Amino acid sequence: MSKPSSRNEPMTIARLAQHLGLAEGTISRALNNYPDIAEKTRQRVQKAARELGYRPSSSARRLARGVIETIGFVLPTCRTQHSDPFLAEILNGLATELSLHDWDLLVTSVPDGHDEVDVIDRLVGSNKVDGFVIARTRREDARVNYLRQSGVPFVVQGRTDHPDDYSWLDIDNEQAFVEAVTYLRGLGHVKIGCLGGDPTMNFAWQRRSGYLRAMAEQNGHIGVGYLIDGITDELTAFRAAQRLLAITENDRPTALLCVTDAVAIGAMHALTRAGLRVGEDISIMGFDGLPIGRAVQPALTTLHQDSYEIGREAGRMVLDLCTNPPSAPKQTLWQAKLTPRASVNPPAQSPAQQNKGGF
Amino acid sequence: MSKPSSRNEPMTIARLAQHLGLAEGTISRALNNYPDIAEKTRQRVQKAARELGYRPSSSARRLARGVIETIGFVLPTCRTQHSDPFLAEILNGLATELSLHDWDLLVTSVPDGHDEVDVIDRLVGSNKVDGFVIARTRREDARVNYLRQSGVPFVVQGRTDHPDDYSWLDIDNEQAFVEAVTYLRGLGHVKIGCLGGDPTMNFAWQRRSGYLRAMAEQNGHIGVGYLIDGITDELTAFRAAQRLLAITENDRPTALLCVTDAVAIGAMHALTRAGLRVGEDISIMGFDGLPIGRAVQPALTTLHQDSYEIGREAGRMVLDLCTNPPSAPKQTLWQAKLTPRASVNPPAQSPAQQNKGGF
DNA sequence: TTGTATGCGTTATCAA
DNA sequence: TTGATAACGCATACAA
Repeated sequence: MSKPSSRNEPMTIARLAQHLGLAEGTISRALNNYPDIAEKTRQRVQKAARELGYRPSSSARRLARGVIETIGFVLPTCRTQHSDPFLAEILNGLATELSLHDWDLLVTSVPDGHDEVDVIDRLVGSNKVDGFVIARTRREDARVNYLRQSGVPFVVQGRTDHPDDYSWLDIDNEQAFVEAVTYLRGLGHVKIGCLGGDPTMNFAWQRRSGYLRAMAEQNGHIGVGYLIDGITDELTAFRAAQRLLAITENDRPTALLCVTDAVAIGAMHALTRAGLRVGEDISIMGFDGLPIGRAVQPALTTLHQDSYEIGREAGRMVLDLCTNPPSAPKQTLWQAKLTPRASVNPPAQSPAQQNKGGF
Repeated sequence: MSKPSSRNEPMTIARLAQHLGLAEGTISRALNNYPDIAEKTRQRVQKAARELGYRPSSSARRLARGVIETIGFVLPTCRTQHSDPFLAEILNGLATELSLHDWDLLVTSVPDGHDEVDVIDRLVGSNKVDGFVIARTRREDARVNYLRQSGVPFVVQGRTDHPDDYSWLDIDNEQAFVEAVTYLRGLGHVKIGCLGGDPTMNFAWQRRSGYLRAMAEQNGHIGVGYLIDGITDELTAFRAAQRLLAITENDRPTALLCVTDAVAIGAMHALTRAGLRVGEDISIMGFDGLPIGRAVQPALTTLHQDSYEIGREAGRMVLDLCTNPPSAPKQTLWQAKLTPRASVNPPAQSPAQQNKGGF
């Protein structure tokens, strides 16, 4: 297909030079569009290169120029919970952005028993990458700490608890949950529960903070057992929701804020099983905007984030860091988009529905 | 952290040689455990290398040895449908296996408007990878066709319609759906429907074939509208299932085989919405073994596959191909594991339950 | 405008 | 057992 890059005798600059009767240096400069090459020669060289299927050896080029044009990405090490629905999207966006600039993406995992930081350190030390992208950030994150003192350009998707002196981009998780509470309060909900995620994960902690802050500011009621942490998937969500439903009907939340869509769906099933109607007896709200949210019954109100675009922006940022090293840390906060659907409605017999005018 | 790999003055073999008063070649051979180095020298060199934080430059090593020790992986180009739940798992397994052998994984996407084959061709041509892994195979797959004639070692996760002369590993999709039908027939179901996937995708086509073959062999009944193709996610599944439910109750399937768990869950919601009970009025069966299948209500009967292990095996295979190039194509077929749960039961008022003895 | 020479950091081939 | 020396393929400073 395409060019005759015959694998037995790979075309090199030396061969091209010989073929054209020019010096190797000339070929190299012609191909790289140096200004000191005659237009006619450039044409001739580039034409020959094309026809003979010349492809520069990236190893040689990297060695000569000292730039790898490769970004490293460490797969989040979470074999316990199943696949992160974002990972593929982020990876796709990141790879796309890099590929548009002819950079590569080197993906590694952390085998059981190996240390995350060592994996990064090896990649950096053996000159395999120029920069790094980190995802699924924890509040206290060894990877970030290592990279911070290593001098390697890197971008973090998410933030740690001390996010001042490095580049990151993140969804404004706290603000998103503030908006969620505001929305629910506006509909008349007072008793609002929350299924929070792993509190060592930054995104989960921030959503939880947003919930607590907004509930305090807006006089929501957080009863005993309303906030359950450590919910990471459908199954734990299912069980946690069952615990919530064990609260007597009068004291039970009328709305439930869930740290992710997956958690929301697990909760929905718990309600269904208990004979309750989602969106009528109890409203449920998720976070992510997964497509499944539109197929469940009722459709899931959620806070939508575009992880493909997040991946692309991470790519842009890390490329910028690698090509203009002395730039100041760039920090970008994106807003999640509240997407109302049928799983959230005003509370069943809420007095707030009737006389809500007087605050 | 770890070694003092000071980024300003990277440690090289030349520096080590100078430091130890040895020749560069000696250092190199000592570090690579050549047999012609005195044990004492080897120790001394390796100790110094460790202490001074020496890391071989992979670019230089690759250039000198002509081996890249890197495998390429092209992300499936499907921005329309959301993330493949397997991708992250497969990637994880693949990266893990490679990393255990000190190989790297280069991941690229196919930006909009670019050609999939070109992307692969560039990676191969510019010497960035030694081999390739392909996933989400189509029945007629340009990537496979290209790689087949390129001479580059590659492994396909899945198969094309003509899978004879290359290495692949795959779930036995056809057999899995034969087992599914057998299981349903054994419970007494006769009218069995099927929500099939994209028929240009190999896995979907083979599952569909298994369904058709088993239904024919086991005297199942495929009524008009029982088989719906092109169902790829929860939302299309939801709508397709609604079409199925439009069939009059007597002619309607009593069981529904779904090409994936996601599709099954979409179908479940359609039933719920229509006021039908999953597993009682209509049984539903999926394929994948996603964790959500245990959290939905009722829990989803499914055919389970372990995509992490699939990724690891793909890694083993491609490493084998790259290091022992003249080996014959290796082809591995794995069986999916039928996992009975509550979403499948004998049909409601099936006469087959009573007198099933006579075939 | 082009040619020459040198370097990038390793590995590999010879001598010694 | 070790030390020179030459690749590997490309980029670049300098000379012509």
